This record gives sequence, C-alpha cells and structure tokens, in this order.
Amino acid sequence: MSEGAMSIADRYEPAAVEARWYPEWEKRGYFHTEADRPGPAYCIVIPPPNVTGSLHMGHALVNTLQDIMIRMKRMDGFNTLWMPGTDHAGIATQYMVERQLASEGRTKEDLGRAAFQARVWRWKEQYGGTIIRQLRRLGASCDWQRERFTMDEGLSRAVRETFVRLYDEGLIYRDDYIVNWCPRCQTVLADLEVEREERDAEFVYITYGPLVLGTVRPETKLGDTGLAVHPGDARYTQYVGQTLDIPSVDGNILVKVVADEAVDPDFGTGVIKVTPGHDPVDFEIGRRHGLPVRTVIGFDGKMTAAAGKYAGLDRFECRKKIVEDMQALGLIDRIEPYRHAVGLCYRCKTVVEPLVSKQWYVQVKPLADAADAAVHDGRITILPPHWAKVFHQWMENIRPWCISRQLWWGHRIPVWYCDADEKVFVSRTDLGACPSCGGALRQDEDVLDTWFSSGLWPFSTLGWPDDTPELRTFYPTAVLITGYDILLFWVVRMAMLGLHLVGEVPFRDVYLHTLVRDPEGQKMSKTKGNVVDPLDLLDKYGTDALRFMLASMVLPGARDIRISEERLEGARNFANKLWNAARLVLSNLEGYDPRAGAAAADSVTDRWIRRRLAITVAEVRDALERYRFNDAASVLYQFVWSDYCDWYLEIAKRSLYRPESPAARQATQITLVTVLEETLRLLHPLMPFITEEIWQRLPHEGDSIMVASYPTAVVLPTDEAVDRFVALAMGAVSAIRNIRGEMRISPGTTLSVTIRPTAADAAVLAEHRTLIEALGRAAIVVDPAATRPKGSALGIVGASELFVDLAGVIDVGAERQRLQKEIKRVGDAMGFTRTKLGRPEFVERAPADIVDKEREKLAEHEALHAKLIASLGWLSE
RNA sequence: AGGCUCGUAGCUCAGUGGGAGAGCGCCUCUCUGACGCAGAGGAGGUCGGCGGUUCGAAACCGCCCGAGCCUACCA
Repeated sequence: MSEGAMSIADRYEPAAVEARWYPEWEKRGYFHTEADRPGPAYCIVIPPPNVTGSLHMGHALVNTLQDIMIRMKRMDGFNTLWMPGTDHAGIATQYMVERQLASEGRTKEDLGRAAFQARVWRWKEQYGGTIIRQLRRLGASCDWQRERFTMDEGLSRAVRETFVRLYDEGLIYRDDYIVNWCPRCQTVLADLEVEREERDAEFVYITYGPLVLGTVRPETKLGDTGLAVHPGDARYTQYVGQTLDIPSVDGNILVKVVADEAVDPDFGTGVIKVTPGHDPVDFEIGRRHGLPVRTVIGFDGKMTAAAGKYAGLDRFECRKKIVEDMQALGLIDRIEPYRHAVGLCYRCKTVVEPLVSKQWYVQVKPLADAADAAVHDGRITILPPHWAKVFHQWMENIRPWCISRQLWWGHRIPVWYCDADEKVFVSRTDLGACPSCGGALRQDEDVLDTWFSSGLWPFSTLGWPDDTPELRTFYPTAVLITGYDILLFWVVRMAMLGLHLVGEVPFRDVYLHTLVRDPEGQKMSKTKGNVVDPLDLLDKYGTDALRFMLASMVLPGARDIRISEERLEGARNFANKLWNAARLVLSNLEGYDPRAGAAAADSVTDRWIRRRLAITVAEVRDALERYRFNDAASVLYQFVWSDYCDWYLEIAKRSLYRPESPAARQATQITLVTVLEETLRLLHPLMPFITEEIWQRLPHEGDSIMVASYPTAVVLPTDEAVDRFVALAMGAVSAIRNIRGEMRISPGTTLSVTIRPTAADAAVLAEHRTLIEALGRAAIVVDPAATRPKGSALGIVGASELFVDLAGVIDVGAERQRLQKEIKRVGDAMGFTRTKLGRPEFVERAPADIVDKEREKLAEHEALHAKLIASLGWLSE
C-alpha cells in the first residue's frame, strides 16, 4: 500500500474527491432509510428552499448544520432520515414567471389561469431542481428518494384535509376586514409580510370646520366618515356626538364626531379624521361607532369613482393635488415635516394600501395557546433560549391569520359557492355541481398563503393525514434547524398545526442559527452587490473547507456571523494539513501488521496521544449534542493540528526512521493509523469528503466511513507516566525552543544542553533524553550533580533546571533582559497570590480546595522566583 | 413605544464566579526527508463606563454610553 502512497498529491485537491464520492454514496443507498430499519429514529425535515432559489450562504449554513447532525447520528446507529424538498413559494414564483412573461410582452391575464399555471409548472420542472442539485455539492446526505414538493399530490391532500378540519371546527372563517394590500402584487399580505421603513413625509394640518387636525395621508380625506377625539379631552367634549357640516374640496361634507380611547389627546391636535376604508385603527373605530366604510382607493392603487373629481388619479398624485386644492381653498392650517414608518410589501417594496376586503382567516388563538404551553413545559426546546421569549410574546398577542391570497400559483382554496342557492361548500375533493340544488358551482378564486402548506411540512412529508409507518416512526422529528428570521413565519405555524392536527409536537428541539453576513457585517443583498456565491467558494476552496468554516463560526448565540475568505483559507489549510498528515502516515506503512503491533506495549507517547484523542472524542460529542458546532470544530482543529501533527507525528518520526526495534516501529505504526482513523470518523460529519478519501486509503474495516461507527467517548484511568511525560519531556522541549527563539538562534543549530534534574524528575528526564534531543535539536546531558556552565541560559522544567550552553553565541544582554522579564512576571503573580492569601476573609470563606491551590501556587512561584534571581546574579558576575 | 441582543488583543470572535483565549494580521528565526496552504519563538488587552453583590467579577445585578435586530394601529 506504500507504492500508491508516494503518488498522492502534496496538496489536497477537493474537486475530484467530491465528484467521486457523492455519487458513490448515493448509489450505495447510504442516504436512504425505511421506517422499519433498526435503531432509534432520528429525523430532520429540511427547511424547504423556494423552488425559485439558488444556493446562497444561508442555505449553505443551515444545510451544513443539518448534515453534520444527520451524519453523526447515522454513524451512531440511529435510523436516520433527512427529509428533503422544496416550497412552491407562492408570490416569489409567480413574480418570477410573470417577469418572464413580461419579457415576451405578455401578462398572466393574456394566458388565463389554467395556461398560466401550466406555465409555472413548466418553469418549475425546468428550474426548480437547481437548488436540489446544489445541495448535493454541499455533501448533503438527504434521502432524495423521498424528496417532496409543497404542491405535490400528497401534500395537496394534507392541505385540503387541514382546511376542511379547521373549517369544520369553526377555526377558519371568512370576514370583511381591513387588510394589507399590495397594489403591485395584487394580493393581500399577512401582517408579518409587511415591512416597516422610516420615511420622511409631510404632516398636513387640515381645517375641518371648527376643528384642525393633522394627517400624513390627506388623500384619504375623501374617505372620511367621521372625526374622533379622546373621551376625556375637555377641549372637544362639546363636539362629541355632533354631525358637522363642513366645507371640503368638493363642496360640503358631513362628518360625525365620536369619542374613542384609541385617540391620543397629546398627539397633534388631539383630533383625528376617521377613514375606516383605509386605515386599520380607523377601521376599528368605525366598527365601534357605526361609521360607514367608504373606499376611495382601489386595488390598483388609484382613486375610485367615490373620490369624485380625483377618480383615476394615482394615490400619491392625488395626495399632492388635494393639498394644492385645499391650500387654494384656505383649508390648510400648516404643514410640518414628519418622519414615520410606512408599510412595504416584503416582496416588491411597494407601499402597502390598507383596504377593506373579504378574506379567509384562521382563528389561531386556541392553537397558539397549545403551542405556547408546549414550549413552556419543555416538550419543545428552543435554542438559544432567548428566542423562547420572542416565541411566547408572539403567541400571547397573536392575531387572526389571513390565509387567502389573490394569486394563481398555490393551493386553491377548497371552497365552492353556489350562486343559485347562495350556499358555501368546503370539501376535501373537487366539487362539480351543487350538492343541494345541482346547479353550477364556482370555486373560490384565491389560493392559500404559502406558509399554510409549509406549516404542515414535518408531518405532511411523512404521509399525514394517513397513519403511515414513516409518521409513526419519525414523528416528532428530532430537531428543526433554521434561521431565526423565519421563527414567526414558519416555526410557530408548524408548532401550532402539528400539535393541533397530529396531537404531538413536530420537533423536540428548535435550533435557530444566526444569519450570514458579509465581512463588514452587512446583510447580503443583490442590490448592494455584496452577495457571495457559495458555489464559487466551493470551487475555490472545496466543500469540506466551506463546511468546516461555517461550522467553526456558528454557535447558539445572538451575533450574526461574518464570512470572510480569510477564515475560509484557514479551513482549507486545515484540510491540507490533515491531508499531509495522512500522506506521512501512508508513506510509512511498510511492514504494517496490526497483529504484531497489538502484541507490543504502547509507549508513553502512544498512550499520550490516545488520551488526547479520548478527551477530544468526549468533547466533540458533547459539543454536537448541544449544537455547539464551533466548539466541535475548534476542538478537532486543535487536536489534529497541535497534538497529532505538531507533537505526535514529530515524535513518531523517530521510531519510523530510526526505530529502536522493529516491534517499536510497528507499535508506532499501529498508533499512527488507529488514531488517524478514529479522528477521521470523528471529523467526518463536518468534512465528509476528505475523511472518506483518506479513510479508504488507510487500513480500515467496512465499506465507507459514512456507515462506520462514530467514535465512543471512554474515560481512561489516570496515567501518571503520561502526566510526567507532558510536564517534563514536552516541557523540556518547550523550554529549549523558548530559549532558542528568544536568543534568536537558528533552528538548524544543535544546542548543548545540560539538565540538572531533581531526584524525582531524574528518571523521566533521562528516559526521554533522546526524544528531547530530537525535538529540541540539542545534545543533552542529564546530570543531577551538574553545575551551571558559564555562558548558559536557564530554563525551568517542573522543579528541575535546564542549562542551554551558549558560550560564544550568547547575547548576555538579551538573556539578562529575558530573565528580568521572567522574574517580573513570576514576581507579579507571586505578589498577587500572596496578597490574596494574606486576606483573612479569603482564607476563612473561600472553599478549602481553592485555598490549597493558591498555597501550592505560591510555593511554586516562590521557588521559581528564587531560582531566577539566583540565575540573574550569576549572569551578572 | 415595547422587547431582544451585542460591546474582550490591530481585525473577526470564543470564554459566564477562582490568576485573560483562538484564528487571521504583525515581528524574529528556519528552505528539517507530510505539509511554506509549513515549522519554532514573540509582541499586543485598565475584558465600553460607573456603582452594587461576593472572600473573589470579563462573567451575576442596577444605571449610563455606544452598535444592531425584532415586534407595534400614535394619525
């Protein structure tokens, strides 16, 4: 196996490795599972990306995290299912296809509903698979055989079932209510779909007969059906209940003055105009006081016939015009600059128009209460915990959910109207004729909010409403991993609907990751031009590097992560480091024999690296269980780079190149291979490709690292020999290197070193003399009776002293400086500890073990300090 | 308006009750038979400010300053 090893490239080349292994894994069926496979179930449903989407950094992150958990659990013997799929994304997709049509000079109306839908489906077949292909490049081990789409047959059935059930329970109803209307998208928007943005505006004070009031929307004056003041406002009590006949832009109008708590007497003049047709607050006031609704702005954003001479004008042009007209008529008292928040459509950023229209709603309050309770009592755990507060707040103040949308792409509302007998039918199946009169039926024109179907995702993808083996096995799912930005859109809906419809929470844990930003902390957006395409990064640095970088940056916290190519370079370098470590191992396997090696006793260095690995395994497992991806990554990084490469490989080279005996060489080979092999398994969930590639080249058991076992944490009994080795042998190497560095001596120079050990340290230092010589590049004499040679630098190892002979080379000034610095450092620490121990309250009240530790520390410092002072004196002679 | 989060080395960030850490950058030395995408050494911090709790605070509490996010019907 060594012949091949020599031909391995000295840099890790990800492209070929990734192209080879992913199809192989998929072909062998490693991603797929069945409900009846052995092992406890572990299921994650993917947050379904929009079919319109292509992979961005957010996807790269969320899917890397899911894949890490899935791969870890799969290796750990769980029956693991990662359910993939895409979302039809109503508005987004329709918008996309409409734009395509526009480029052909056509509108969706030209095509008609059926042809337009067919066109969208065609678009979906053509482009909808993009993101799914890209997820494969990420290494995502989804069960692609089970891929779903929110508008496929099964999920459509789940949607209808849900609608009918909720309707039958009286939780779905239709209402004339004021809604957020997007004049561009021609659809209603849920409150959550309206974005707020601060904008400068004019605050126009208008004279209403004897009263003056301020408004930012003078054009809605035409829809005024009343004026309102606060009930306790003494200035205006005389007008309450009166109907005023006042001059306006189009002759006189009649407005009733009402008293309502919603009015803030301290804002403006304390009087407001009530426009129930175009303002949510006014709508409520109007309902309370029986004021009529007058719609003066239409669904197209233009003034309606009810606006009289302004009919047909755009609402913003009308605003200008009406102010001019009022000014001419002397109806404007004054105009002040004003800054306030306007509502924008989350899709197209058009200013939303509040309008009264008939829409379908879900009364979600009872469902919200149940979901709220599930989080309170721990059936659902939200991480990081502070998001639970946001969740509760939302649930406590939840309002009816408007679910109808005036789109053509989506789940059409399963409601049919009979015009003959004015009956309404809600049905699981399509209805042809009126069940009561046999007359013609027409189906509701609207479709459902996209989130209505994605809210069913965790169970609809498992076969609900049927009682399938998948549903029984994999529901509730283990964890939902998603960004905090869709907590309220998506997570709350799944929690509510899952509990209500299936009777059990949809997921045990919700892990909300932070968002990905550019290196300056800016949100990535196409308009800013700061979008980083993960595919470019995958090409440039490799999938494993990107995954490792993302994992190392994400932790359950509040801070968004900033990706940068420098961080990515670090991850790529790490992959390369691992690659080269493997090259070293692979090229030194002549004579490798696991049985012969097993007979040989482990050396202390072998025991040391195994202990370090055992600790690393425990830490990585713990970190992943707690979704501390950054901890897992940094622990692995540290182990591979510092422990395995910097120390162990350097130590192992001695017995590889100049072995004391063939058995010692074989024992080292065994450790090299087995530790590396286990490390690869531990690292595999984070870096699937490189670990598989190396693992296949190493001596191993099994077909693939993907289906090998995940390393198990073991607690090893204490090993004093290892502890002494670390403190003395490794300590001596560090001390020599430290002096070399400080004295600026070339690494090529072999140093002459005398070690004067204490009685306790003598044997260990003598035992590891050659190792210290090799790693410290020194010729060493261990002599308990040694005297410090003239012109030498002093190093401290444990309680022993180490003299580096620098006669002729030494820079006495530099050495003296170094010593003085060291003395100061130790002295400061000593002083601090002494002061602490000198305070009676510390000794009396601190825990005994802490006090003991402080005493030991002080003793050590004092001894060291004395030694250093003596040494300085010697140097000055 | 309410709520949440953050302020630690030049930069990006870990650390949440017992003497400040990582990566990158910087400085010095090395071309050593896995790797220069490398090796060895080093410099650099009154942990935003002020109070409090504690034997002990970067960490816990309060206030202030600064940055950001979410939710909200102040026209």
